[in-house]
Amino acid sequence: MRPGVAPVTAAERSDAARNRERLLRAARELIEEGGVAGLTMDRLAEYAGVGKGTVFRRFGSRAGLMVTLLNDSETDFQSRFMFGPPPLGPGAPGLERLIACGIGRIQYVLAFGDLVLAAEMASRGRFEVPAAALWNRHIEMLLRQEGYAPEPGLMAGSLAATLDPERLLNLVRVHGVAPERLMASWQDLVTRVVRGA
Amino acid sequence: MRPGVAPVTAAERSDAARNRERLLRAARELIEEGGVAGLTMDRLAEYAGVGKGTVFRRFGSRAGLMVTLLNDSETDFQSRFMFGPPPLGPGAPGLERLIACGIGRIQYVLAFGDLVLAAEMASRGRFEVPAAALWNRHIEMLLRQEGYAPEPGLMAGSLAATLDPERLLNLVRVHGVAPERLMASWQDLVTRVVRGA
DNA sequence: ATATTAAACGGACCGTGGTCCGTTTACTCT
DNA sequence: AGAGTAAACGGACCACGGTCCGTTTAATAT
Repeated sequence: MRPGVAPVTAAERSDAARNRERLLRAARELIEEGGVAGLTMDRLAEYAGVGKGTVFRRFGSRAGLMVTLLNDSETDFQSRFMFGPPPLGPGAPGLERLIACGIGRIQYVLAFGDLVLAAEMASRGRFEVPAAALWNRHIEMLLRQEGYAPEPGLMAGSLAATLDPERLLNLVRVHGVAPERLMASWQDLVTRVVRGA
Repeated sequence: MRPGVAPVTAAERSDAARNRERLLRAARELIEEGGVAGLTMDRLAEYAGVGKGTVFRRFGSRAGLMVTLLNDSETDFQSRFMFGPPPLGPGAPGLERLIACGIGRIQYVLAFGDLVLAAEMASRGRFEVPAAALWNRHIEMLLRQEGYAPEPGLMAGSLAATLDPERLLNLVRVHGVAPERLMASWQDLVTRVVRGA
C-alpha cells in the first residue's frame, strides 16, 4: 500500500459507483410512478440498464434496497432524537422524551409507509436491523432514566412493538384511526408504565 | 330439497372430503420430518398425490393451511380463556385474567412456534384474521372491566402487539431469553397499565 | 340406466425474490 | 504501455406461492 490516505474500506470501483447511482435513481422513479409494490427487482434491473445480479450484489435483498432508500430520512430522524433540541433530544425529562419520540416515530412511519414496511422484512427477522436495535436501546435508556427498574430491556422491546409499522399503518389506513389518537394512546401507555418508580 | 336435516352449507362431495383428509395427514407428516419451513405447497401436493390446484382450492393459501392445522389447538386455547376455570376463565378479577391470558398466549406461541408464524401472514395483513380480532376484543373487555377508560380498543391492540409471535420467538430462540422473564414483563406491563383508574 | 350439472380436479403457467458462475473491466504494479 | 488480478458484471437458472382453465367426476333428476 503506498502512502496517502488509507481508505477504511477498499475504494469503490468507478463502475460500481456509477451503477449504484443509476439504481437508486431508477428505484425512486419506479416507486414514484408505481408505488413501492410496483418496484420489483427484475424491473429495477431492466429499468436501470443493469444485470439482476448487480442489483443483489449492491443491496443484498429487496429489503436491503429499501433500507438504503430510507437511509437519509432514517439518519435524520435518529439524529433528531439523539442530538436535537428537546423534548425529542437530550435536555428534557425522560418521560417527555419518551412521549415525544413515540410521536416522532408514528409520524415517521405514516410518512414513509410502505417503504418502512418493505425495509422491515430484512433477513433474519426484523429485529436485527441496526436501526431497530438503536431504537430499542434509546427507549431502554429513557426508561432507566425515569427509574424504571425491572428488565428495562424487555419493556423497551414491548413498547417498541407497540409502534410496529404494520400495525400503525393498518389502523390508520384500514380502520381510519386518526394519528392523533395513536399518539394519545402511546402517551397514555408510557406515562402509566413509568409512573411511580 | 328433500325433507331431513337441512345442511347449513352444501354437503361436501366425497372426493373433496377424502382429499382434505389426505392433505392434512400429509401436511402433518411433512412438518414432522422437515419442519414447517420444509412444507411447500408443491411438495404437499405431490406427497398427498393430489394436484396443486386442489391444495389451493381447499386452503386458499399457505397461511390458510397453517390456520387449519392450528385450528384444534387454537379453538381449545380460546375456549379455555372464554369458558374455562379462573384465573384464565371468567370468575377472577380482570387484572388476574389479563395476566393469565398473556401467560397462556406466550406458552401457546412458544409451543406452536413456526406454525403460528406461518399462519399469521394471512392475506391482507395479520390483523384481520378472526382469531386475532377475538383476542383483541377479549383484552379490551378485560381492560374495560378493570375500569380502563381512555380508548380501550387501542390499548388492547397495543398490549396484543406486545405478544407478537415473531418478537417472542426471536427473544427466546435468538437471544435466549427465558419464557418466565417474558411472562414477568407482561405481568408488570398490564399491572402498570391498569393500576389506578 | 341415462342425462345433466355443478363442483372438484390437475398441472401447465406466471411473477417474484434470490443464487450461481463464466465473462468483462477497472485499477495497480512494473 | 502491458500484464496481472481482484472486483464487478449479467443473465440464465432455481424454488416458491399462487392462478387459470380445460377435463373429470360425484351427486341428482328423469
